[in-house]
Amino acid sequence: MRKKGKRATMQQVAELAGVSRTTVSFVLNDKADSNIPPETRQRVLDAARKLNYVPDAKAVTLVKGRTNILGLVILQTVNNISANAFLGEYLHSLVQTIEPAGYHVLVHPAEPARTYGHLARSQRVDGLIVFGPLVDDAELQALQEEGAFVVTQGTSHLAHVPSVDIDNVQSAMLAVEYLIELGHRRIGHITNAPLNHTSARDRLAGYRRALDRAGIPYDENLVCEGALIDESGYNAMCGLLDLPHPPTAVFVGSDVVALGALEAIRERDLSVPDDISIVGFDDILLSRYLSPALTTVHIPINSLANEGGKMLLQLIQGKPLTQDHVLLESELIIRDSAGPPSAQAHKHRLS
Amino acid sequence: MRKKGKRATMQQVAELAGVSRTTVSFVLNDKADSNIPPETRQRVLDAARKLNYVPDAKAVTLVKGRTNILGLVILQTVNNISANAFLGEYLHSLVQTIEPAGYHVLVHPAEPARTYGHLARSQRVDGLIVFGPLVDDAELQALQEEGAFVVTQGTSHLAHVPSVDIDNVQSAMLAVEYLIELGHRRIGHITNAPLNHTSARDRLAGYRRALDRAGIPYDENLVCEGALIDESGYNAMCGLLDLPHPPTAVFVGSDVVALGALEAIRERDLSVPDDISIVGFDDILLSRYLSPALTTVHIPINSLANEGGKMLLQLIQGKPLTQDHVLLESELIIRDSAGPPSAQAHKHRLS
DNA sequence: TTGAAAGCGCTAACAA
DNA sequence: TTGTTAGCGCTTTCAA
Repeated sequence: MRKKGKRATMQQVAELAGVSRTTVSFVLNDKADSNIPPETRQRVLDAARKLNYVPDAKAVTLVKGRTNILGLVILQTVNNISANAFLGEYLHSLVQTIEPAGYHVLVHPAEPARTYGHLARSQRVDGLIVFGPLVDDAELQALQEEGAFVVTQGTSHLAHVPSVDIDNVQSAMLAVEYLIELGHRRIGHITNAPLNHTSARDRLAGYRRALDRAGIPYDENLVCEGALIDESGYNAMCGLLDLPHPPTAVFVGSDVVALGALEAIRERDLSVPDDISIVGFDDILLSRYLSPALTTVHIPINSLANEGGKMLLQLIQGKPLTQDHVLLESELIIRDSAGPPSAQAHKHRLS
Repeated sequence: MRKKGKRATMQQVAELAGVSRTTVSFVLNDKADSNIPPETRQRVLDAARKLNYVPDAKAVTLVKGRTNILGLVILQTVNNISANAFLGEYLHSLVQTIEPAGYHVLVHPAEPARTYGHLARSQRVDGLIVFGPLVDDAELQALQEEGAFVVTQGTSHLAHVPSVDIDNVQSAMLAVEYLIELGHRRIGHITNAPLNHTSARDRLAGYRRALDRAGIPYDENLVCEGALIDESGYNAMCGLLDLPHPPTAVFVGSDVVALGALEAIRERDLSVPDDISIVGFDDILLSRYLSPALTTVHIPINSLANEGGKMLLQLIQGKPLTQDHVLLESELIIRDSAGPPSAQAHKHRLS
């Protein structure tokens, strides 16, 4: 019983309707300028229905020179692929945006530094969204030069590749300025990822700028590299807590990484925010369920997806881009993980 | 500068190498039985390299009658799309499995009850994995009958559609039997989803069977429907706590839903597990970071993806399936959210 | 208003 | 060993 049903071809529809393939094509695609009499039109429609005819996308694709598929390249390592809490939401919004234009999404998780260009080079997709690119990604550069349509989701530091991102510098400043306002002056930072990720660099830059503005000297001992997963936050925080003068507050560049950091704090029977304040980044679903609930920077993931999809579609359709580098605003969500520095920490700081 | 680079065609490679297209095709595809002399072979390879030739997937697809793309249909509503914490991991494993066979994944998030069959009907993909199907999904049935290759991820109750899933009944029993062992007899259940989801039905069945075996009568007042998102768990738990005799333990069919349930408990200043024990399901990343850390059932998401991909590939390649319905084992992860019933609750129970 | 015919870029019999 | 040829299923120009 499980045998592949025979598919009707356009030819068969034409024969059944007693017309040529051209006519069938015109009717089915609602060609505007072809004045096909309603009677013929109906005959074609009936024939198509009777045969359960559905055009073969493979053929349409070849003749039109377009696959109507976008490639979504997700640069992540095996270790942190599960850490991306936003993927579902992102995909949903992206599809929402491009479906009306007849587009589909092909997802390609790739290790950073692996090549992913074959998707575009083999014309399997019409364009690429590269999610979370690294600084100076050579593949990105190459694709761009070959004339492939590429948009990066996240800031690429390659001037010529269009990108959509939140303003990471500004967003990090939001977080750090909040801690400064609370009275902290010894503020640590755990990056969300290694510094070859643009997001990590930019958030670090924002951290530094906020300190600068407040006249707080930058202390490199207070900055540790996270690596996208919770464990890296744990290790980084341990390092920070082992310092002779640990920070009274830490801005962690990712909620998932912050999870590990919080674990390290708990293990030492320190309390958040009484002993140490934490501000995260991302606002993953779980942040509000932690105790204390995590103060963090919210990312407008839906808008990111919408913008990215829209830009790539414009590129593909040959329309000019309104803006080459879109930066969306993020928002500080104040919950319970940050407070004023404690008396004890104060003493430390002044000693 | 941003102009589409001219792509070399096979014809051009043939001309440059001074051979026919056939020869080029044979060389590039490593046709075994064609005895092409190394010298010619090399000339073709050189020509291809010089022209940066990459075969056009659109053409290969048409002539071979295969797209080499699998469709992954994700049945979720707008409200819970973000709740799927496993998507990244699942995708990664799936791609891992099918990439060696030259396959790609096209992701299609769809509202339940929406049709998603056009992907298969238009031959845009060679086969479909349907993630989280409902009981008696008509579209699934139809596709199956039309001869499309479909595998469901999650148990479909349509006998003829091959499926991969964890053993939900067994897994739920694991959770509930654990609570019974701890001494609970008044055990509530919040389903992970509405009961038209097979996973919800099966977990409920497992809950009932565990009670049965322990000789505990089933009390429908202790069972509430969750709806995939945290909020639904909050509401359900409120209902349970408002009962004249609230349960001393609740098995929640999903960790995300459990998050809401825990929130409801916290709001009433009740403590977990002292006042009420909770066991979740899924073992999302965050479960271990809750306080108390959530006892839950772990799902082997990687194996699910691997199996699903493997089965669909076999179907497409016309190989017989070793097994039509694969059920993988899950594991109870004991953490801190469940303990023996408290004295007070005990009193309640005996009153 | 409709049809014939030429491809899209590739594969794979079949010939030579 | 290599080339000729006929498609894959559709779109679309051009002619009728």
